[in-house]
Amino acid sequence: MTTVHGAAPTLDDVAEAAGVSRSTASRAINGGERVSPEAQAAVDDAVARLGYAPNRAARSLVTRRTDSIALVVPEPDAKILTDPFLGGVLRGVSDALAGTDLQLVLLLARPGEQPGHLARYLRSGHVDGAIVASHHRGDQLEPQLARDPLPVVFVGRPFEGGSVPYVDVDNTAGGRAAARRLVERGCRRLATITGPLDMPAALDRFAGWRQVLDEHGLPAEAVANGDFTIDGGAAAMRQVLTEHPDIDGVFAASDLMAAGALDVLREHGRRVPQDVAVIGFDDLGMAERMSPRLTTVHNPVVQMVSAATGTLLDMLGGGRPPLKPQVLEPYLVEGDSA
Amino acid sequence: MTTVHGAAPTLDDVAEAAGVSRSTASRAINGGERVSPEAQAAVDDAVARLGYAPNRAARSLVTRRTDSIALVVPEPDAKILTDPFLGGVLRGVSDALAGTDLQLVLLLARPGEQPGHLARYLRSGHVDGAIVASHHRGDQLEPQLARDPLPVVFVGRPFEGGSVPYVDVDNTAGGRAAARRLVERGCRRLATITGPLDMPAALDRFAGWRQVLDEHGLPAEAVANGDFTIDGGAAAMRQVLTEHPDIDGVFAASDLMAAGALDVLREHGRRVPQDVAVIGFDDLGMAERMSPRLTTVHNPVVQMVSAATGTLLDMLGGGRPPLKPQVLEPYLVEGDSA
DNA sequence: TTGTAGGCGTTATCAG
DNA sequence: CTGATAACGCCTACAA
Repeated sequence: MTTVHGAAPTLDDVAEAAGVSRSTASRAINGGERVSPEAQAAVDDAVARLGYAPNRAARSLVTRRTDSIALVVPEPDAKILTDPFLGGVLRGVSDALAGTDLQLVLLLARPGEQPGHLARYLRSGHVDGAIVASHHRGDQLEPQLARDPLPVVFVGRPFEGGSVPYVDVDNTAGGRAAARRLVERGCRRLATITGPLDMPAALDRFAGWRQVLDEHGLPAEAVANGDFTIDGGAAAMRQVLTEHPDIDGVFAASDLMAAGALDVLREHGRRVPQDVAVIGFDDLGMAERMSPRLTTVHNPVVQMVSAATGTLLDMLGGGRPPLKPQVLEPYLVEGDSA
Repeated sequence: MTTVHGAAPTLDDVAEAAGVSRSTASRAINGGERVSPEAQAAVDDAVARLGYAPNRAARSLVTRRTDSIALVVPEPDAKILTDPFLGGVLRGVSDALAGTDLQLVLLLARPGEQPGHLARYLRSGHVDGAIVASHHRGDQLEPQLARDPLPVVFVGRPFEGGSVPYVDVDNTAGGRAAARRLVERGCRRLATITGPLDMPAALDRFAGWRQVLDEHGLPAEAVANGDFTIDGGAAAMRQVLTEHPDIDGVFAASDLMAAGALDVLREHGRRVPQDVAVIGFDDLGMAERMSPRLTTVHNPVVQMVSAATGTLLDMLGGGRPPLKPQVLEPYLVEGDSA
């Protein structure tokens, strides 16, 4: 068997160059158990000389592992790409993957694609496991993934909430904290700008806000739906001002939406926080740069995603999925807006 | 051969279930050439019933294609993850990949990892091609990739500039446009905050700025190096103010750095644009949200990356790499800061 | 410690 | 149009 020049070197080439058999070469390359020092050295040398890299498809075919995991973002809208949330997610996965030699396959939902596409890919054996972030009701990912044994960890409580392991922040507590701060400040006519209501995080933040208002006997009617974007926040703020011109406190369920809200309040000549107090959610780097500096609820995204990835790695290593979800606590970050 | 319950269904299972041979099943699944309607229907049905998805490793082993491409970000620093630039890049790739069924493998450099890691992965046959963004001098990616025939397209002029196809924006022209605007405004004591000087984009923007100053016989000494981050921009601005307290115009080579510069100017009581005019670079969504609204140079990142991905797809389809780099034109975007 | 042999799931070739 | 059969490159008992 002669080495064809130009083609990628194969294990056979390495073995031949090192003067050993294929199996010895293979053992030497994978950890070097039961390999004599001479053989090891010869193989190492041949690998370096030839620039050999194992063919992952072939390896994967027999080991049934791919050494890569998927990060699934089932958000068809392109807006996710400029959301600091995604940055946090990437950061979290990247942190947790440091030290392993797992690779990251980024699975972004594409606008026009049929619903089962992502699930089918995940099942096709190209990844060993998956992290799912930014899950929506209706993306059908959950039932489809439950059907087969691919290890999956969700970031954020899944809708069906069956038995999928997940990591989340206590969004309800976050919503409560935001509302409480506004109440304690003396605000009595509170509004909220929610996130998309097909996402658990948005629902939970809203629920928390509402709880506190109910406790205090305050009306919880000034509600406008946003979509976690600046423009959506601005539109929602306009709607609130139209329907409830006298509000004195706003909880926006994301900092991006809070940014939009601040713009609109400024347009309308409302001073923040004197006329209207504003509080956001996320604290992913923008809050401290707004003017006034945004008071917000810290969402430990990086930590959440790292934890989720850690759990996934455990499962890949043979560990059982955790029985209980891991829930992190949000906390209030002081700013000048509330 | 009996189907083992729990294991992923294989082509054999499908064939058996459909009452045809493996070959026929395979053909039916891949486009259906030379397959009778009945056979096709039987196979389709079996696929659906069994929830069959082809094993990509096995397929890839024989076709020598993986149907996935890599997006390589050889930026070891975690700061890249929150840079809007990355959002633009993802958006560009994602746009260009819509309609294909290629998957995206995100290869982020990790802090501690040895230099050849990325190149080795790319050579291991797990992807059909790669887009390289945010290339640094010294990441050694270029020489390593030149050694083997993996189709690669760079976003941004590579350092060695050998024969790697790339797409870029004319950063020099952008630097010139920024400087010209400041000069035309009447500024005569100009400063610049550069990007990291191990990146071609930063060098080119700086070169353009300098050209215009030279043409006008203005001193080009107020230069501070930043790192494309807000904090880096702030630090650089402080340095400039210390060394050249009388400057009246600043070109920051990225909007993030411009944001930091604006903060520092405000701290120092300098009015923008009255006392000091400021102009940024990128226009990736932050400029319009700063106060004052930042005048900046538009960097068509999404378009660049889409073009690069398109070129890569051509190459994967058998096309020759383009002889000349594609260079897009930047343009000035009006704001209130210059 | 080493090598031989078999098979992972798929596609491609080539007779029927 | 169909179905044996031979790779693809690698890992891993098992036997030496």
